[in-house]
Amino acid sequence: MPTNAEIAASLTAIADLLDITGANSFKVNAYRKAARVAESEAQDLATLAAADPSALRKIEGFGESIAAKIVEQVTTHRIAELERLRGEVPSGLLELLTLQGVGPKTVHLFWSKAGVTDLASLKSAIDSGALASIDRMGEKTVENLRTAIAAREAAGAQPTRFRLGQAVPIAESMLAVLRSTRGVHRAAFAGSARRGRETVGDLDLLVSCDDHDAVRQAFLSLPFIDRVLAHGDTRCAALLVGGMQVDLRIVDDEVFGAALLYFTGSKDHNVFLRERAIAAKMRLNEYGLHQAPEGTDGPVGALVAARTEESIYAALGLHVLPPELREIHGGDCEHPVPDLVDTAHVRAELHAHTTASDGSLTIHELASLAVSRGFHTLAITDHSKASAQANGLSVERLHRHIDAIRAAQADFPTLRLLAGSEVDILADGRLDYDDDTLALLDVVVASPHAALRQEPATATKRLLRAIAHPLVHIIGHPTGRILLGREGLAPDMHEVTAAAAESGTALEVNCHWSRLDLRDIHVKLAVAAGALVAIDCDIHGAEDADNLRYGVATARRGGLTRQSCVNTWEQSALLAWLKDKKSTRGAGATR
DNA sequence: GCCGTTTTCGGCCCGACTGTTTTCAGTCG
Repeated sequence: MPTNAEIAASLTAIADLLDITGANSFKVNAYRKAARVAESEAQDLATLAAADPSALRKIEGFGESIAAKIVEQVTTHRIAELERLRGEVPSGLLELLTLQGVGPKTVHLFWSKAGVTDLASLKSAIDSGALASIDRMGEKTVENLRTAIAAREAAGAQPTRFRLGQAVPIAESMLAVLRSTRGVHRAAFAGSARRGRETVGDLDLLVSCDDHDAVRQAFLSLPFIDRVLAHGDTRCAALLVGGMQVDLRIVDDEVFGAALLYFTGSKDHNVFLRERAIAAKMRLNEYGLHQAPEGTDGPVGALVAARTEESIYAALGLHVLPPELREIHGGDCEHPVPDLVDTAHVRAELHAHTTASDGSLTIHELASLAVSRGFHTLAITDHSKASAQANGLSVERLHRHIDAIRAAQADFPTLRLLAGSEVDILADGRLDYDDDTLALLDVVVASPHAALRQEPATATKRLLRAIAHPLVHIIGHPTGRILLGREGLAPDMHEVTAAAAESGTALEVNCHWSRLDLRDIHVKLAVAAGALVAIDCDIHGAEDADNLRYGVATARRGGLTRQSCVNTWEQSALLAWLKDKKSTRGAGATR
């Protein structure tokens, strides 16, 4: 059965092909929105469609026609409409849509007026001069096309998305320079990075200032800028070395909130807010919330709110929605937002490695790091013996390591040091240490490290067996995926989260930006099931502690509350759960 | 194609920048 991502890809393909044929843009947008919905839906659409086709219609964005196409893909593995479009439109044209500055209208023009069917024939048409004879194809446009094609070819297999933990530090280093520029009041990054998406396609920077020109100059002089794409009075865009695009918006400080709201998005959230504004006889754009114009086409009325995001939500009669929740369907700001977990709430790290296995810090260095973060508890969880590549500990070495951890406790009066292990979950769900050994530990984090390509049904059984083990407290990075690198396991997360809730075993959100596993939609399922969640940095070196923000953002995207996150609990509650997790099993369900 | 505390028909967010035009179309976010 097709995955949600495959269904989304089909819907996007239909949208692209329709676009090139010149179809109604609202129809095209309906397919694009449906693709976004499919991609971010936590439930498995194929399962849903197979069980009850009408259930699809209940999901916003899926109407009669699109729901039918999803059912068609699930049951027949094809979509007749998509095949019809593919027969009509040369497939090579789709690639042209990804060229900078080239959209569907332009592709249609190339195709209909110059017989272009792919990148190669576009290049020939440019070289022969055939393209320059088309309407609206001036010298400059053709030159820009050459540049866009060259950039594409030079980029080769360059990524089109970047991992959050790589993009955010770049954004912050650029903001640091911009903040030091004359006349700057506020500066922030917005877009999908602010929403905490696990990968981002570009960076959106926002600056409020008195001197637009000074900020523009500062931006264009930043290091690592490879090519400037646009530079107007309020907007600049550039490509960085490495291929990431950065967009800068410059506004007056009075409207910073409105601009931040707008550039944070998502697109669907913006549409939602603007429709709310219209319904309330107002208008919303990046310059603020205003009263509606007097006539049909007059200037907007008096300014209602603009300085902060909070003031705009309030004026619209809505609750402030945290950026992480501003996704599909505009997000829910009709109801109060639950007490989402925050980095400031986290007081315990339950997954950390020392030099005993593959970490770079000693027990004492790791403990000092935890103290510096204001933590009350640190679990030392080095690898088990099956992870030989990570210098996993034999039972004998583990015994000595436990003694060393117990001995170190005396040097850290404000920190509770726990002796733990990150134990491999073997391919069949057995654990890498015997129960007598596991019973010596304060914390057992059980994680899959090998056999990450097994069938979903096998993976589900494997994880369920580990979850049900009475000595396991936390399932570490449950799928083993590596963002933009390795798919990892694809277990039935409905079953996994339900079992975790039942046994009181926590599921981990691993904070490393290459993992973020559980991913956001899996956190959402865990929350719905009432399971406990652990947010852990999986510390191998001091810098890993800084990744907490990414794990927290992922958890917030899934709607995780403070109460369901074991790392935020008071020390006594945490220790009680570890001692007998079943005695506090209901904790995760009470929100 | 989707959707409905104005609507089952008639809307569908809104502005900046570019290049080509002399008022606008296309792209992008």
